[in-house]
Amino acid sequence: MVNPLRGMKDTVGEFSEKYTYVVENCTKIAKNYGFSFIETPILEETQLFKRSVGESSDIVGKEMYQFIDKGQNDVCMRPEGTAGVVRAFITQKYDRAGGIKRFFYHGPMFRYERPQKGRLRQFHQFGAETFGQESVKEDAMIILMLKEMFDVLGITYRLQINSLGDFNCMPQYRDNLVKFLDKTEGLCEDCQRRKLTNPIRVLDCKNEHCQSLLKDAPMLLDNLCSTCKDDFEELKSILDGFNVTYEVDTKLVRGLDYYNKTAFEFISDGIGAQNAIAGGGRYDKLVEFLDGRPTAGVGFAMGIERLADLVVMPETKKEGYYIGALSEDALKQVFQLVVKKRKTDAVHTLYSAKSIKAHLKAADKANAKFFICIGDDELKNQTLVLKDLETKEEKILKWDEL
RNA sequence: GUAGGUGUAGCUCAGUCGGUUAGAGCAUCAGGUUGUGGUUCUGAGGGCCGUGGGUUCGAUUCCCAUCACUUACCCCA
Repeated sequence: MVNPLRGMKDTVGEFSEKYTYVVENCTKIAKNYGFSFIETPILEETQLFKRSVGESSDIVGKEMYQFIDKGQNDVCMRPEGTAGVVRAFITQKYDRAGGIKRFFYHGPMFRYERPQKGRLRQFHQFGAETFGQESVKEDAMIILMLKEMFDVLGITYRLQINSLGDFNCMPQYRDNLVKFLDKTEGLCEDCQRRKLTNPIRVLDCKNEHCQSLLKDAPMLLDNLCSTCKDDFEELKSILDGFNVTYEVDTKLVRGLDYYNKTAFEFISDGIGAQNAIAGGGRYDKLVEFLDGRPTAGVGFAMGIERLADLVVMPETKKEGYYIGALSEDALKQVFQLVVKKRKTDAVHTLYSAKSIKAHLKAADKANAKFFICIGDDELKNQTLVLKDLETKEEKILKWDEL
């Protein structure tokens, strides 16, 4: 027997129901917010992710599904969605065209990690990206859109927000932080490394000892320039205006290198240790990092598997038809009716003649709302009895009236 | 990569203090006298008890290894 690879799952059964439910609902909402569907390749040049996600990130450092293909190209299964969308944005020369573009996407992402609850090697994200909109109102709009998605899906969450500053205030803050870290003894090995590669990420080190050392570290939010500060205030006031509750977490940094200004995460309790259900933020420098014209960007991604553990599905209703034959002679007519009715409705049937009781049982199992059986009487009169399996009402119709 | 937990029927799990034909519920299939269902009743099929080795007269049970799954660390969706 051939088993699926570690950390890879088939989308079937209950998860399949939830997956399509999440994607359908989020698609509808994203379209209402002005986003249009984009699909980018799963395979990209490794370089794309190194340059966008960042060499210092764990994703690039140790989690990439990377290999050399038959043409000796260094390629990689996408570990996240933003890089590919930004690449496509530049490929299409939308950066030169100017204006505002909004895209949403969904599909598989790949990270070579140890699987656990809420974490797979192949997992699925739904995400959206806005290009060319510098206003923090877009950041707020994206958060409001996510709130609406979670509300529709019946998912409760905690929202954490932060501002990482921009190219004016961030470098200065980073220098201050590095100076502080240089004076600090006893940081863990990872933090020693982060200090050199991406010092900001020391802030969200999970090591308790490191956290205690960071108590007096300079804080991001205290060092924002006036633009960043104003934007962050505006973001908060918009969220307040829509009664969105949030926590400001000045140590929220996120694991990808490309973020600036707004960063946010939606957290859910009760799905295990992997509690981030969605995350995102602003990445105003990413387009030019990837050789495009300077273009602002904001976006988010959410993990569909993690959402699926939380979705409240609507009750399944009886739906569609069941058409069965009571005799061999009736099978042909049943076929006719089934194919005709399937132009408009879901129809279940059996290919063999059964007792009416057996058909009713089968119809219940198929969760059909309407029931039709064709036997000798019906063949003679060219009629059928249409039974509503919920109300138990029956009425007699001509075949062509169905 | 590290640590813990678990591998018995399609699924969820009992069980064997080592001893003849390994159990249940659900699911599947077939019936319950020939045209009215769901939460009825009867029956049937379905298991190299994860794999390899060791101890033993005898292992699904004990021991070791291995593989798989799972949870957690790191990090993230």
